[in-house]
Amino acid sequence: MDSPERSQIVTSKPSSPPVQDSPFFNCIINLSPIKPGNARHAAQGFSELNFPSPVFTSPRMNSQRETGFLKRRSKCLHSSIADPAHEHGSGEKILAEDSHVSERLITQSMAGLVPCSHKEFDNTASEQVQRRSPSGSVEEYLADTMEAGGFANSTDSGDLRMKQAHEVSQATQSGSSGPKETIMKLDDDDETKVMETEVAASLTLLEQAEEDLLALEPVSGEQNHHHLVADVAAEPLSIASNRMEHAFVNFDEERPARSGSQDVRLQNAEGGQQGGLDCTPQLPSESLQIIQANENYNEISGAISNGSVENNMLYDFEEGHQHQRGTRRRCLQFEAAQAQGSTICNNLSSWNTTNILLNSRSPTSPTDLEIMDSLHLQSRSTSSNRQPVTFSRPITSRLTILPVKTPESHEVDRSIQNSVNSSMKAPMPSGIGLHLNSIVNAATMRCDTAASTKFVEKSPSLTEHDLHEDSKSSSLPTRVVEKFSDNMDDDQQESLAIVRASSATFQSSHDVKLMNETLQLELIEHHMTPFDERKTVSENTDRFEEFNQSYPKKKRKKTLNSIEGEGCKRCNCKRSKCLKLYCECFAAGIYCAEPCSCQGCFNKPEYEDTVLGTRQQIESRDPLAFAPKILRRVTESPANSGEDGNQVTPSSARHKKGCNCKKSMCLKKYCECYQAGVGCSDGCRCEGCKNPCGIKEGYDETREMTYKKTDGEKWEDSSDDKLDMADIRSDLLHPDLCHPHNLSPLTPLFQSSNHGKDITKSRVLARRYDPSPESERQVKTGQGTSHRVSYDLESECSTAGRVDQTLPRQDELLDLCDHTPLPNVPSRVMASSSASNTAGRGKASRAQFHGSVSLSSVAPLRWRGSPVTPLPRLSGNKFPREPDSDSSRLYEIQEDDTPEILKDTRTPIKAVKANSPNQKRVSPPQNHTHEPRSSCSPSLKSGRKFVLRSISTFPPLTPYSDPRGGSRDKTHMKMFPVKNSHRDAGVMI
DNA sequence: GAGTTTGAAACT
DNA sequence: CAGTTTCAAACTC
Ligand SMILES: [Zn+2]
Ligand SMILES: [Zn+2]
Ligand SMILES: [Zn+2]
Ligand SMILES: [Zn+2]
Ligand SMILES: [Zn+2]
Ligand SMILES: [Zn+2]
Repeated sequence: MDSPERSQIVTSKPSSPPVQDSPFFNCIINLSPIKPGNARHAAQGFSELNFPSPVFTSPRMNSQRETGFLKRRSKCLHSSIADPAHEHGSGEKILAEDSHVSERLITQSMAGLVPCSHKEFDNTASEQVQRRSPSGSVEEYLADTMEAGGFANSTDSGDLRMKQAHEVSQATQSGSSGPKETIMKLDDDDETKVMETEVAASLTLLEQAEEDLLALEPVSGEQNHHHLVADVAAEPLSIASNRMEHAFVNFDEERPARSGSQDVRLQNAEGGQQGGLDCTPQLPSESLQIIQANENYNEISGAISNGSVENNMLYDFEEGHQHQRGTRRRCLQFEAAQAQGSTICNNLSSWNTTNILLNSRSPTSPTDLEIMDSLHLQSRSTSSNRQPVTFSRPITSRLTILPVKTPESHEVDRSIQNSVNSSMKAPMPSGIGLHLNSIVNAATMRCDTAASTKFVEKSPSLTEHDLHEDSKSSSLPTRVVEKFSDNMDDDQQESLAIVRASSATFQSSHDVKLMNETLQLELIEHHMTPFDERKTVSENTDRFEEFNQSYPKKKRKKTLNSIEGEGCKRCNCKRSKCLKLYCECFAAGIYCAEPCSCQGCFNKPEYEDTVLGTRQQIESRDPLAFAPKILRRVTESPANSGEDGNQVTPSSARHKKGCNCKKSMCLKKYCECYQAGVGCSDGCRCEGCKNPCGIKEGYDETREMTYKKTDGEKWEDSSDDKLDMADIRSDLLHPDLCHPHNLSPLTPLFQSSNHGKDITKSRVLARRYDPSPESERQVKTGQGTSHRVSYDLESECSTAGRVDQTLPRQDELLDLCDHTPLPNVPSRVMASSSASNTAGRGKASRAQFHGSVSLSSVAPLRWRGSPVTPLPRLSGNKFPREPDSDSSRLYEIQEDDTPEILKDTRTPIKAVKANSPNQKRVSPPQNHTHEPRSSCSPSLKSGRKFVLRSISTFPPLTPYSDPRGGSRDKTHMKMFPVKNSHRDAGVMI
């Protein structure tokens, strides 16, 4: 397909002539090879980067790229962007479309971070160039960033960061706004891969590493996401891999950071610069997503890091190779899994940092996975065997640290993380993700899986403005995401990796200078985390299966595909525009992606502003709205200091609001409790409860008693490790019963998705927006670190895993967790945010949260953070915590804040609800219903820029007026209308 | 895949 | 807060 293109690409880079024009070109140049100027960063990075450069091609996209490079599917994206086509073709289309689509470059290796995405890629080359140009050379860009970084540094909080980022971005680039995506295609012969990367960088990072970070920095400002997609041919891949390796090496050895950072910068720069484009790096976070197609196709999207990519690639090769080509693919994960390889996921954090996650699968051990918390940055790389891979690039500092070099590294990471807990560790095959976990053990896997699966998104950043604007006019494609899997055809996969830049902070650790940072980091992480990744259960399962099998790549593919179809899917919203809690994606704090079948969706990066604004509104109404659904009680032993200390009892998990089942007797998934894999608790108002996981009455209490007895109990999110624990326990207790998933072998999801057949997989990506950093921070800060660790794990897990079918929310994550042990990250993120808001007040927030931090990293993009919020949080009044508990117990919130409330099991949900003043329904932007953006991307672009400036991601929440104003309904679509009645009528019984 | 059931979310 | 409507998932066929 692309071959021609490829060539072009190559040429382009090198030869700039033609290229120059295109931004893309520029980017490439920057990236790779380096420009003379900046070389330093670049230099190293480049080498690594190089890979990309070649890879990237320029923009080719224009032309036909269609062919398929990408397969990405991003339906959503497409839709927004171009459209329609989502699936493979679509991907291409996207690219093709000039304007709209953004290209993402992957730096993958580099920084992983990297991020450059251009929103539009159309211009591809030109754009790139432009981007840079604006600023001038990369160097300039960098410089800017640096500055920015400085800003960022200062800020701790996300908001600040955000703002700064924005400023920076603005300043530097004016254009940055949107995320840009670049797609590169390497393609090879047969198959191509695409990788997309999204990176979000957060300012924070900058601070830390400054130097190192600087590079990263993406910052934030706007969040741009950069997605890169590359199709890589086999060769390229290999190359890439090499680079990657080097990179790592470097990192480890010397300056990892730089390399990473440099790369990042480059990317950013590229992205950012362009004025027109949006390249700007976003600061906030960049996430990369990678998707691989897998075998056949390999597509990769990656955002991620190079490393991951490389890893993947490597693995692929080794393994099956199926396609040798590399594979590329998938990023992360999973696929790798197949291979054994490891997958890595990186997330860049948007916000601040980027985190990278890697999942590597190594054949042997899976393990890997670890995810780093953003906090620490650590990413975890796992290494797979083969390679060292890892990536971590992401963040500079982090990288260094993380670098996982080898497998061992994992360990290290862990340690770092720390604490995390063992749970995290679970090596598992990462790829698999939740499913595996679930299947296998939950315990082990969790994290890994999670990571692999998901994708990441970034979040951050777009400002609302952008969103609005964009939405109106067009959509940006930016994000993409989708990519993933698209796969389409074949399969697979999609995995995502997300990296967060998270902050480098940690990494930089040294920087540490400031404790604050840490805190920040945490926050950041949370934010960062945003990316959530999610996989669908099915995917996991599939993978899981696959793994077991060995490489069934082919099978996989098919399955995947099939799965994706179903499995992947996430929401199917028709009228809510995905801006209400009705939408699972939105509720989970992630952006809609390919797997979604939603109509008129605004839950996309392009509409970030809208999304965040809406989220805030909802949050204002109900602070717990985005909190994790499940709370787990954890007991901590005082002695234990941290992490370990907490133990969760199995049953301790409870749904934050409880269910209100009447007819299902809590025996079906209609029951939220059951769906989440938890027994009904006091908060449930169910009638005739027969929840296999635990009946309302006794169940809870009993357990509680127990718990209480224990030293400290906390409620944590399910996401947390604990949850996992809990899950596990539950499993033990009620093995089958409890988890719905379990019930069906595949789990419902699986089943559902395929019903058996294939499963799916898909991972979906989820991007989260993250929530507002602030909240997160708060939360995190409150608590301790130790928890975090676990969270991370969880988060990762959760994210990945969870998915049941769709996205589980955080809560749901639990389910997954249950099965698997993983926690979900995402939720956490969300939670945190929320927590911050509401909870904050409560005591709960304090402690609980730290956990969240970690998780977040993993997560894909979330938007969650609501800008809004500020956290003022809440106070918590509402929730009652138990008096006792406070002191002794901690409740953790799973993701959000909720925790506290939840903690009390008793306290019913009611408490939860907050008050929200506003009651009105939130009106989403409406748009036009469908298509919001679809076509138009261009406008958006321009618009965006604007937006960016004006608003920061987080905006103030405030108001949020809807841009759109509301009418929600606009659409005629009413078709349903009828519905209502029936329910009642019929209903019931 | 269409249609029904269900209970949460949204709204009044 | 209660009651109603709206919504999309879960489930059924
Ligand atoms: Zn939706
Ligand atoms: Zn969706
Ligand atoms: Zn949607
Ligand atoms: Zn129930
Ligand atoms: Zn219940
Ligand atoms: Zn019940």
